[in-house]
Amino acid sequence: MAAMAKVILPGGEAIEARGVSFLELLGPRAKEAAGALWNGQLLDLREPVPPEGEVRILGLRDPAALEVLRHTAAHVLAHAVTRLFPGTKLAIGPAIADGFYYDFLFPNPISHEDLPRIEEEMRKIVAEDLPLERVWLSRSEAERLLRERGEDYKLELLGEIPGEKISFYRQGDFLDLCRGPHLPSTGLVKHFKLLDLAGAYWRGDPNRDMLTRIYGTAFPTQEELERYLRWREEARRRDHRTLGPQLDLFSIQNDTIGAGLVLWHPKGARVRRLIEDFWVAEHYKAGYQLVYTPHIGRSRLWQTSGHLDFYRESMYAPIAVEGQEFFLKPMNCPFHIAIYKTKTRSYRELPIRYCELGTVYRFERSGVLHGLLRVRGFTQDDAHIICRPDQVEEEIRNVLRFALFVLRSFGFTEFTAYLSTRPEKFIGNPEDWERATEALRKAVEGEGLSYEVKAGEGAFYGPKIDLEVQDSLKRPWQLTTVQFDFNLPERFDMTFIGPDGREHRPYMIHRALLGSLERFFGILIEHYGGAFPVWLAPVQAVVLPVSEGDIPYAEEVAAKLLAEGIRAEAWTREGKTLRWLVREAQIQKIPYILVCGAREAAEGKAALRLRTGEDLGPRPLDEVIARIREAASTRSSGL
RNA sequence: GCCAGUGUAGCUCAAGGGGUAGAGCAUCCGCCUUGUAAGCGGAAGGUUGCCCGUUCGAGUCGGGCCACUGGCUCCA
Repeated sequence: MAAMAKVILPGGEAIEARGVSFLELLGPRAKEAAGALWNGQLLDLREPVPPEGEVRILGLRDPAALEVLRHTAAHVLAHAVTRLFPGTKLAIGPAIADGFYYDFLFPNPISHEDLPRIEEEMRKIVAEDLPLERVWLSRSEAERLLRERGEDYKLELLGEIPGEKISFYRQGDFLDLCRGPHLPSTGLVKHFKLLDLAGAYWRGDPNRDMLTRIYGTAFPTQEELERYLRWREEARRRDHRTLGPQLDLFSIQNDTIGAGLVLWHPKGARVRRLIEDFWVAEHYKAGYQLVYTPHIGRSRLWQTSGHLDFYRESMYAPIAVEGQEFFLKPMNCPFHIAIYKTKTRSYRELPIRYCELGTVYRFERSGVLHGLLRVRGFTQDDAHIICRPDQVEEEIRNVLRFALFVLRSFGFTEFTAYLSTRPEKFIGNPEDWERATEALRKAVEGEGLSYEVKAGEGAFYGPKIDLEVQDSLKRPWQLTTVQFDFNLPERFDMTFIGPDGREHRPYMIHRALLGSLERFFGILIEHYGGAFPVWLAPVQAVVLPVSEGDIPYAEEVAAKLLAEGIRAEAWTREGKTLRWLVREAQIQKIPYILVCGAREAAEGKAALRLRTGEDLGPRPLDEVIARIREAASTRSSGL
């Protein structure tokens, strides 16, 4: 009895099959199917059912089918483009996390205004419900075909495909070199949208052609597509570059100050100060010592550190003074090392943990600057831990725990860790790498974090752990980095005297928890949508008089709150109605609005309205004060 | 740095295919005395990102810079 494969349909029904293709097996049910999963491999439905084993048919709504759907959507896009813009050369068109894209070389530039036309043409192709056929060509046929059509990029790809039988997919008059899999027909790509247009280098290489990339997304249902578009809209609404000026937090003035240089306005500075105070207090508690170091240093320092050899293109030009050259610091490490080296260190002193909110300057190409998230001058929440080899494991564990505590305090609850291991080119000895990598791995596992190993992705000077958080919109941000350095201790000849009376080389660990204050602030603004939790809100409470006669009482209430350590303001501007003031306070996302009129004044109360819009009515002042202090001291996200 | 797009008042945006810039909000001045998301009227505010050029005439057309947006590349 020959072996049979067990084919499980989306509904759970199982069929034994042998010697047929999936399409034949499924018949009309193929209209609801996107592909087949066999031993973790995605199979095309046109292929024969494998001889044995278990195969799961993916329904259109199956998350694993999304990739197939989007890949087919990319083909529909390419098809539409070839119809509308003859002479366009095709490059590649894969599915990506949020959708798909296709790279083209257009004979003439196109712009955003062309997207609706292309989308319209795509809808026609979907309405035509063209079946996608898989076509196998011999290598020479494939080459001739692509050459005839002038598909230079595809020819290059062909050269890298092994084997003699080359897979193409055909839908109507459109034929594309492609490994698949694809949906059975274009009619199944119903819910899609083109989103963006951007330049992209062929094969990501800046020395090669600049292609035009069209981004789009596709979903199995209209609801999911709409949900995704709403999510994009929400992200746009929370953009820190919009909220920053609107809430008067910061500005970046390229024509007066310079690109990538941030001005922290009073309210933004207030938030930053709160972050810094928390950060410093917790670092002292955790056994760190705060240091301050200058913004510039002599060129010999950067010579020793190796920055002038390896990092110079990211550094600002030298400043010449009295025949010496100084450089703006791109990193704090050399200064911390210099503090370490001011005396002979004993093994008994270690670990030494220097921390600093150190402002550094890096020359970033203008094209990569982005609001607060990518700037040229920024303050790292930096620390360097110098320890003995036998202390490495505990130090790493403590750093990781500390990082998680700090990030959780800012309302982040989802974390992913990335462990980057030794690359091909590295310095130091493999035993040290091994020990360091294992310490990192144990620490992550000990904290129960899910992690991914990025083999060979470590810097040449040491392995590292990065922590990624997810914000309230489920977007990932890499914040914490914990990085071993086997390079700088050598270069600076850092030593400590061991119990044996001899010099030993310490381990050094770089570490930043928030990354930079500028970037972190930008992320926080988006995470909270500008509505900071009470402990971080620049203004925690605003007191609004009902009419001019209530101003004295409003000022008295605000003064009382201030005396209780609450960041409060009385808005007593003439000529503004209560309605106007309430609206303004809501827009400013101030957590507590205290309305004070004659009724409240008579009873020593304030009418409490929350940022959420909830009106709690008149409350005794003491109750309001207790409530605000409680929310602030617990760093709660609630009001 | 590269591709595409954008740059008009403090902010958000208008000005058919070239004919000496307009609105709302904010600001200032009045009036209104206000009870939970914009009360009314008036005034002031611009070398249209910068520099060249075409033209009798440029916000508008051409070139070059600068900056921003979306990406790509980069981020030891």
